[in-house]
This record gives sequence, C-alpha cells and structure tokens, in this order.
Amino acid sequence: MSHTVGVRQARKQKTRQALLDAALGLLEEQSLSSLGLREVTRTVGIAPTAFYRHFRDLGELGVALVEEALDSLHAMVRTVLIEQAGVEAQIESAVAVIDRHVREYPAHVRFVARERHGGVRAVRQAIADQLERFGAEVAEALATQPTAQGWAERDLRMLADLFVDRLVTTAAAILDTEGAEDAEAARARVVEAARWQLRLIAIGQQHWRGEAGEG
Amino acid sequence: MSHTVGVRQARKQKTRQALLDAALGLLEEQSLSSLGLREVTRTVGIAPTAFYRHFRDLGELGVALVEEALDSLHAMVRTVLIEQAGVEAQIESAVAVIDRHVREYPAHVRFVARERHGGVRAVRQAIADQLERFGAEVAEALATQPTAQGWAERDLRMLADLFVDRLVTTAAAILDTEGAEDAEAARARVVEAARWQLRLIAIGQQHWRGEAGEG
DNA sequence: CGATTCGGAGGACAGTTGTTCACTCACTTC
DNA sequence: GAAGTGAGTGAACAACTGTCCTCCGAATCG
Repeated sequence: MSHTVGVRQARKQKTRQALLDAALGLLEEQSLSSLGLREVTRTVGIAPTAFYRHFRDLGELGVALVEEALDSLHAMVRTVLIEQAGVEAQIESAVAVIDRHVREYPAHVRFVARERHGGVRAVRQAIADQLERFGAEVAEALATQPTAQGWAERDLRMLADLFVDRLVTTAAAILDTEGAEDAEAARARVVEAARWQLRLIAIGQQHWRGEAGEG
Repeated sequence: MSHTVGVRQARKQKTRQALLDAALGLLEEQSLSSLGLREVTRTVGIAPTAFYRHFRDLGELGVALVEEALDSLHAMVRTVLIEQAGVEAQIESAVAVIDRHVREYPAHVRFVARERHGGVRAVRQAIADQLERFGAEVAEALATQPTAQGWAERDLRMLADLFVDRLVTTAAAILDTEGAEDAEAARARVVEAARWQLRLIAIGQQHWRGEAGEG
C-alpha cells in the first residue's frame, strides 16, 4: 500500500518551507516591505513566477512567518504558566523560556520585533492578534493564582499585558546584545534586569489595594 | 543693513527640511529600508541628484529624523520629572506628555516605533542611543526622590528603564488605536491602562526590600 | 494506459531604482 | 564688478523590480 498520498504535495510544502526559510534569512538585514519577490526565489533557486504557486504576495508570506514564529513559543509559555506554582518560580521559568527561544530562533524573534510596527498592515495585524492571545492566556493563568483572588478581570488583563510586553521587550533587547563586545555578558545583564523588573511588578501586584481612582 | 547672512543657506535648510518632511510622510506607510531616494525627491519637487547635497544616503536622513523626533520629547520629559513632586503626579503628567506628543507628532512617533528594530543599522543605533539617554535621565531624576533613598544606582537604572520602556510601548499602542472603530475610546483605554501599570510599578518600588538575590 | 492536474521554467513586458557626469545660474565674497 | 561657490538640473547608465503569458514534464486520477 502506502500510496503516499502526496509525493507532489510533499514537494510543494518543501519548496514552500524553503521560501519561508530564505525570506527569514534575508529579513535579518532588511524589513519585509523592502524584500523582493525575485530576491527570495533567487536564493531558493526557483523561477520568480513559481512564487505565486505558494503565496499571493510577500505580505501573505509574512503572515505565514508570523504563525511559524509565534506558535512554538505559544505552547511553551502556556505550559510554563500552568505547571509552575509560585510567582518566583514562574518568573524564573518564563525568563528562561524567552532566553532559550531567542537563542534557538533568533531570526524569528528579530522578524517579529521588526515587523510588529513594520510597514505591512497584514503582518502587523497578525502579530497584534497573536500578542492579544498571549495576553488573554496569561490573564487566564493569573486568575488561577491565589495572589489574584478577588481581582477584576480588567485589572488582571492589564497586569497580564504588562508581563507580556516586558517579555517581548526583553526578547528584543536580548537580540540587540548581539554584536556588542562581550555579547554574552551583555545578554546576561539584560536577562537579569528582566527578572528584577518582573519581580518588582509581582511585588506591586501583591501590595495593590483597589486604589481609589475611579468610581 | 540686514545683509541676511545666508539667503543661500536659508534656502538650503528649507529644502533639507522639505526632504525630511516628505520622507516622514512617505514613511507612514512603509519602512525606511524600502523608501526610495527618487520617491522622496519626487514628492519634494526637486531632481534626484539634489538629494546628495543634503544627505549621503537615506540612512543619514533617517538619523536626522531620529534627532528631530526625539529631541523635543526629551526636553519635555525632563522638565516633567524634575518639576513635579510625588510619584502620582509624575505618572499623571508623564502619561499626559506622551499622549499629547503622540497627538501632535504621530508621524514622528510611528517612525521611531517602526525603525527602532528596523532594517537600517545606523538608525537603530541612533534610536538606541536616545533611549539610553532617556533611561539615564529618568534614573537621575528618580535618585532625587525620597522613595529612592538608599537605592543602588544599578537598581535605579533598571527601574528607570522599566518606566521608559512602558512609555515607549504606550506611545506605540496609542498609535495602533488609529483606524480602530471608536478610536478615541480605544485610545483612552490604552492611556488609562498605562497609568494603572505605572502606578503598579511605583507600588512595587515602594515595597521593594533589597530582596536576597545575589551577594 | 490515457487524460488531467499543477509545480515550476523561461521569456518578455514596462517601470523603477541609485549613481555618474557635465551643466546652469543665483548668490556670496573679495 | 569680477571671480568663485554651490544648490539644483537633466540626460544617461546598467541593474533591478513585479507580473503576464506560454510551455514542459512528472505526479495523479479514472
């Protein structure tokens, strides 16, 4: 048997992946809106027109890259927040996950950081959607914690967004340490600062008391 | 008299400014690395070659834009932090300054957000330098506050960076509310969230106690 | 086995790009 | 008032871009 449903389909996905990889590589030193279709197909080694068999344009390829970049991280962060008990342990492990992710997929992280506010609307939207999902999940995870009992859903969400933004900023900051002299030391400093800042935020949460403000 | 030392130099700076303005406008919907030299000169209404009288290349123009974008904000934030007494008042006024700045110079803010991690090294570096200066000044301002007495310089700097990053992220978030339905309400929500988050950070600071950690 | 599908090749198209060079001509300087 | 400076011009360059069209040939399907 093994009629291998798709020698053809397999080949197609292979070159599709090659297109994504080539684009990701080229995007390390430019942004998506300046990337050329021919540039990509050339480094893959196929004819320019073959590109259209896979994506309508480079924006569509960019959206595919966003999913590829954030899907893996998504699962990891999720398990981290659910499994670990205790704020301190969660912070430690969340930072470790980010650090490892940046080390393993630097190009993906750079791409997201660069295109988050980049020149292609569809890609910006895709990234915003993913980060929105992150925020929602972190808020949900926080809700199960004893330190968050009695908190309004809205406040939990703002707190979650604070955590997420800090992690994203940290990832970008880690990337920026590349190229600096003694990059590894600079990286360690950034990671340590992130831990410190997250801890301070957690302390702020513990001592938060409704606080007058609005009605 | 009035020998007007520089009818010529005045003209030059005028078209130089026109180049900056045109570029800033075009950069609202693309990133610097995809901006064309001819594109800019065309919208200004001068010959492509005239560009070289003002900038070596678009990267140099980008660096000039960074200074133009962050210099004004620089002075404002500085006075805010020094004049106001009390954390709450400082937060309120810092958020107000950011909000106003984004409203007055949306294109500048978008440019900085976009090119902070963009594809042009020189511009990234220029932005990083400016943000570094912001962090240092905020740390210096924090040091004069009673709540920060006895704090290590290093911790103050990490705290300052946390504030600065939050403000930058807030500025970008405010921009993203444009185009949403009921944009003004979305904007108000972002601003309010920023206030809330900054307040929480301030509370974290107040309750921070050396905290074991490292020697 | 024959018919069909479809990923990819290759040529051609009109536009656009950055940079060069020699040039003009209003301003500045002596 | 003559000489010099320098911002801006305009033509020309080779190189590149995205997209259209026709075609090929191997994997699929009946």
